[in-house]
Amino acid sequence: MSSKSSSRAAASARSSRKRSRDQNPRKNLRAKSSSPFTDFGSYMVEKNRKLRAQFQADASASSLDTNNHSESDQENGVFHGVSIFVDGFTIPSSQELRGYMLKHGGRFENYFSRHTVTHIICGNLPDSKMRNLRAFSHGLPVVRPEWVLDCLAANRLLNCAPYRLKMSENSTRKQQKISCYFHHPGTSTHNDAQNTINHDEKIAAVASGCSERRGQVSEESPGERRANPESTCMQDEFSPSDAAGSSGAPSSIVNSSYLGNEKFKESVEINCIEASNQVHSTLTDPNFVENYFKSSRLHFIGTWRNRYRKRFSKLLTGDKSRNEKFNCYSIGQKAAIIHIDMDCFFVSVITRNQPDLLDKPVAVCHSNNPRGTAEISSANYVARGYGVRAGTFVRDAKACCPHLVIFPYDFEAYEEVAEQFYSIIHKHCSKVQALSCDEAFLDVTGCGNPEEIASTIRKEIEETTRCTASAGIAENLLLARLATRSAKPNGQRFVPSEKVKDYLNDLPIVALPGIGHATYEKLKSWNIHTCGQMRTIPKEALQRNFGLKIGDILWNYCRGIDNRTVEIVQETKSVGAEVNWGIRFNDIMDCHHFLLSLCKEVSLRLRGCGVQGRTITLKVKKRKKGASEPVKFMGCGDCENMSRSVTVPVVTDNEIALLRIAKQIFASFYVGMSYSNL
DNA sequence: ATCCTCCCCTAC
DNA sequence: TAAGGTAGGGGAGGAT
Repeated sequence: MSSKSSSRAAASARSSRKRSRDQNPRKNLRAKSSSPFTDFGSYMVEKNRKLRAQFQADASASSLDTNNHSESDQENGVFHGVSIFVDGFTIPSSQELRGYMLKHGGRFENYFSRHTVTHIICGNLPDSKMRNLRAFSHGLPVVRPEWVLDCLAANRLLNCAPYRLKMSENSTRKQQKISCYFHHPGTSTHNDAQNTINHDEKIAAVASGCSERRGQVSEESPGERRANPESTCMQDEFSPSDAAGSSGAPSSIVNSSYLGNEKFKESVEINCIEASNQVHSTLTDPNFVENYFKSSRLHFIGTWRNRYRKRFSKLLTGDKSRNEKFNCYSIGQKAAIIHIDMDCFFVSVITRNQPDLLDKPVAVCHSNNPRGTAEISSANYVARGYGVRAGTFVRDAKACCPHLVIFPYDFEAYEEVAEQFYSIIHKHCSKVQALSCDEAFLDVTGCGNPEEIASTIRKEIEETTRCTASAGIAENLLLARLATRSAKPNGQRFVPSEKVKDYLNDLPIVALPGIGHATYEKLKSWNIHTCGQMRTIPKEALQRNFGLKIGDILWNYCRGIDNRTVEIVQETKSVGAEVNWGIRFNDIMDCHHFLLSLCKEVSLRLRGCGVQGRTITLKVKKRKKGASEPVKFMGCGDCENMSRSVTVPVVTDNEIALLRIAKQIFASFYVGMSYSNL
């Protein structure tokens, strides 16, 4: 591959243990009873705990090495009782703001939580981001970073009201802001080891520190004048040469400020042009992987099950016999299965307190830009009426529905509603299989009238969450799920056994679980569109074309036959982390930094699950020869996929071990970047 | 016959 | 601008 295409690789790493030498997949993931986690779900909690512990440790250390700051000073510091969350680019940087909180009794939160944060610090953001902020801030003050500086200058906590961000003020500064967010690889100024790795010794140094997962380190460079020149600032007292050694005393507050330095200003402008199309990629954000996962809806969906396991662990004891135990109702008794699914979950949760939006087209999306390639994640039924679907680019959605109302994600709210959803379900049924945050199978065989049970649960869900759910009731999982499909929105449907054939006859095959894009296209080429038509194909023909198992399943499904049972406990077999957006490499160091971030992530998740792996898989995407820049902003576009796994003799969850293997595999791909000097 | 590895496909 | 993840099932084909 050419060096250009090699600089545009997306990669993922997965540590998996699908099979072992003793042929028992279960033994491959060695459970560690001493693990501080019971499963992955605790990983975010643990991560936050560690970040706080790190912050405390830093705070203690700073009180020791600064003569005029004692521990009691911290308790009585200017920011005592203040807990900030920094959103976006700020001057001073979030790292510096963290330092001030550290020195002066405040707290710094790496992740937003309305329970712990008291002030959101926000330098300047476009209107769309401002709306996002408004939506998630829950009324907390969103203030300019100058407030922090001025409090320090005044040596007391000032009223933040004059510093609160207003929409109009923000708009006028938009141009300046966009052009000033930059990071140039290799121009890093802070001395975090992650960015100075150039030989193995340093990699090891990073590794040992990494188990303590340090907080977010902002490398944002200063690039704009302060919005409020009248505010109490000390700009003229400090020169950029102070930048190196911030000690937290007021005289070093703006240590990395460019203010009053013409030379620095010029260099900023040059870099701005260079980096203007690289914002939010691995090239601009040293904590890209970490930050990316915080915003990814697919990551939220993909990791939800682990959080559920943690939250409802008492009900999912891990006893493998539990599934069988619950499923042994009397022989010959027809099963009663309920499939319950929230209606357009992401939208419903966002609009649950806004009844005036019920008759308006609403969607959830990262961006509101009518020309953008952000993907609609969820659209309500009004919006669907206009042709807006999950996965539609926002520009296409706006084209077919110009008055579409778009809301940003609120993962915290989804978590909250999902918990209410499952609390209600578990109250009414002990045989529950969680499919996702908004969807579950219930086995209510012998528990009474299934339609009444479904109705009761749906009513309670709506009363509690102010979001509606639909339900399907049938004798097996397949038919229950199909019934829900026709019951939506906000309805329920029972499909009695004797009606199954009629019900399925005209049902499009795409509705069947297991028939995705590829299978559908193949069947379509045979002129098969409905389940009725598919019944005419002999089982052998299906098996010949789709494989023994899939062929068998398809043959059964189009007849309404499904032998699966409701499984309460589902075992973890592999753990991995992937990023396929925003990946841009200039050189092997960028690539190395990314691989390290991924290995750290995988290590953390393995530890979170209390498992270790022996087979490590690295997947790399390489831009196809001749492929142009992707249609999707920062997407990976048309890529060649490479995947290779290595099985080592001893199980591991160590990020350095993972990195060593990942590097080895990466080298074997010959993508045009060499690891030989690392 | 049974495994291992490298895929592809799918659901949410 | 924008956040295209996670995990399981299964098949082809080669190794043992």
